[in-house]
Amino acid sequence: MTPQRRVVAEVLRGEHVHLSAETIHARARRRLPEISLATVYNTLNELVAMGELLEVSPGYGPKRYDPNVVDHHQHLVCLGCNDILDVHPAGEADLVLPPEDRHGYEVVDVDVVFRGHCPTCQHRHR
Amino acid sequence: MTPQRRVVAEVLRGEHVHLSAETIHARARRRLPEISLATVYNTLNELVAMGELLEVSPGYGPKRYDPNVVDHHQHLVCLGCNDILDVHPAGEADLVLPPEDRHGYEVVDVDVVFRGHCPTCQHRHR
DNA sequence: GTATATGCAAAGCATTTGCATTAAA
DNA sequence: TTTAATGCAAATGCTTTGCATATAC
Repeated sequence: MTPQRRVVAEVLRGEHVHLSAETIHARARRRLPEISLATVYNTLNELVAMGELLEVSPGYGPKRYDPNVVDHHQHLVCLGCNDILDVHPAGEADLVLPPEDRHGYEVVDVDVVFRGHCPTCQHRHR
Repeated sequence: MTPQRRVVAEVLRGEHVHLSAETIHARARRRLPEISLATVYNTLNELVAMGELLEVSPGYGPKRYDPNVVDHHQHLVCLGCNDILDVHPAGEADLVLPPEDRHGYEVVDVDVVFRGHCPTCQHRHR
């Protein structure tokens, strides 16, 4: 456990948003100015490998990191600004791939991403 | 309409799989050896913009292109080899984000990705 | 004949890696 | 003291872009 890793963990813990590696680096620097981007990436990858952190790919642009590994949830992504929100809709139980659709795959997980326009980007669009 | 675009369209039409830009380029070359990768990318981007082609991000690695824009479907992605299959499970009707979960977003679409291990990668894993 | 697409090479962006230095245990 | 993490800079992989040439219409 090093100061760098502590700071990365703190940045993630403090924010209930989905930050990019760059943003995490920027915020970590506010507390520990000499922290490098490579260390941030290394730390994030370890956290992901340990199962302490989820990677979210918004479809475009850099990966985002989601500290909410506790409860299963889905994502709502803005097509304009790539903003990401967690949602916990009902109907999740239905999301099981029927055996006849599995093509021999051993299914491990389901990712559900709702795409749309956030209030800010709706205004910009008009 | 140029020979290059025709060839890209033919490669996509002939294959009911999800090819990467590199693979599309390789196959296009078999018919038109002088076609460049840049032209393939440009053509693919235009087809996506025209709504004739879907981009699929397998989570890791290069984007894949899905010529099946006709019927709404979901994807089954192998965590080992990134192979992608189309699936059409039931229960799709339930996949509407309830208004109270929309946070002001205007929801346009839902992406559902099942992740697992294909038969080949299951064997490799043991 | 004019506009547009092409090919090439270079640039771009996000991420990873090699390696010498530094700090943790 | 030994092992592992850091920072830097270079390398990587995928994709885009600038620009001169070639091609479609």
